[in-house]
Amino acid sequence: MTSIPTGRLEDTGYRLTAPRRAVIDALARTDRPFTIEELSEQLPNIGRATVFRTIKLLHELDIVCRVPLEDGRIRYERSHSGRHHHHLICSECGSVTEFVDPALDEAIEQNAESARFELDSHNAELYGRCATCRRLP
Amino acid sequence: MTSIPTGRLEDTGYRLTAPRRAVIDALARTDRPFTIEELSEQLPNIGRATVFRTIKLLHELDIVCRVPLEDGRIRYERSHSGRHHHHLICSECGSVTEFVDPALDEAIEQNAESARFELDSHNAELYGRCATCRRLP
DNA sequence: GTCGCATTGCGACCCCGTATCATTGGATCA
DNA sequence: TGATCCAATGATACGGGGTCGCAATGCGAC
Repeated sequence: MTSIPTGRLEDTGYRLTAPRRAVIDALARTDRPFTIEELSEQLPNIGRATVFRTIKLLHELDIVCRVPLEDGRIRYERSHSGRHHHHLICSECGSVTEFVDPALDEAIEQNAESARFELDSHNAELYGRCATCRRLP
Repeated sequence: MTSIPTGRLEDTGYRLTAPRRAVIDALARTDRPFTIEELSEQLPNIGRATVFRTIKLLHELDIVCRVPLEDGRIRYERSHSGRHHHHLICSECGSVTEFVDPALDEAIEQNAESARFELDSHNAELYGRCATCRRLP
């Protein structure tokens, strides 16, 4: 349970209302990827649309990130680094690990450049089995 | 209009039926990313579910690939290389360009290895503006 | 031919997310 | 303290995209 940088909300002109606070608190209590439905179930007093809206907001502020699974489904997770990163997604236990790799980003930028492509953003996801599920010491 | 490797269907034990043939022909006629709805409209005599099923099949055989857009929507495209590749996706004209980069794949494998992660697959998408939309000579 | 299974088409259904819109809440300022 | 006004909320309907179930059809093998 890590603290969430709520200040970022107010700094950008959004109100830190009770429903938003409730969503953020629920978020702070989970350390695994979640769907909006799951989050919404934990917040029976908060409207479903509000949960969607709040997560969308937190996504824009890089407080949560969107984790696309191999089959196209989407989960969300608290962004730990709060900055650009990529994901290692375990297909066995569903865990998601963030990693940052300037060399990877560099390779991506190289490709954009040689295609004379103006890069706005990119993403990269790695799917497989994590060390724990592989029973590695 | 490039030919589609229909042999791959039969080689893997699937039947090359008339509806599947129709989907494949429609596919060969388009050179841009499409949604299933768009494809389905071109094939009024083919059931919507069959179009979905056929595309899913062709996706498994690496004949079409799934192109996730920045906002989470999905399009499909004929896979030109027929092998593992990444995408440059233009947010202005919607064009999708494939590229293959062993150095990028290498960087990805490095990350998996140092996390002691057993890599099954990965994907990488680059979003931005293509050379044509940038009016580059 | 006919047997059997893969495939099809139809429609209902499901999941995820958004639009609409009337209502509420809270910051601001007199 | 109260009036004002806009952001935010909640309920609900809606939409896109995809799957399910099931009866009917059509290959392919024997």
